[in-house]
Amino acid sequence: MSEIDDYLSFFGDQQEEYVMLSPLDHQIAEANDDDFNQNKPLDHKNGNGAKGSVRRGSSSSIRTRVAFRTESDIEKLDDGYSWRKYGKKMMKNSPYPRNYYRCSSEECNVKKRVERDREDSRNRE
DNA sequence: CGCTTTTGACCGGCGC
DNA sequence: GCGCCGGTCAAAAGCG
Repeated sequence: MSEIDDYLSFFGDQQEEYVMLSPLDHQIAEANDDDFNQNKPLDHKNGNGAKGSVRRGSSSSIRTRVAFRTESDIEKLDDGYSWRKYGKKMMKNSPYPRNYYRCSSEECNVKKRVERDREDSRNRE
């Protein structure tokens, strides 16, 4: 899985990664997917919600989103970074849950979603 | 002991 | 306005 390393090597500061665990093997889906194109600055809200979330400077999107598919039995891929899971959601579209990860170091603002393709036969959670 | 995972609740946006 | 939906928080449990 050297392709994954390639992706992560250009992770800088405020990036997001979207991993789809799929039966197809090692296929890059799309970077900067339209679906992720919602660059709303998330502010500090009181209580829950988008507390302490990432926001970029001012104008255009500096944030880079990366999406790719990979074949894997497990969702914890060792890519050299340490991730802390902060959420899990059942999606309407998929029988599998989507997991939300965050880079565990304080200076690292990288976020990551891992989701399993509905067509993936291997059952896991 | 300090960290991560787990899990339900909460929040905001959008559609009805 | 209400309820669904996707994303996040936070407290407690789990693990090395």
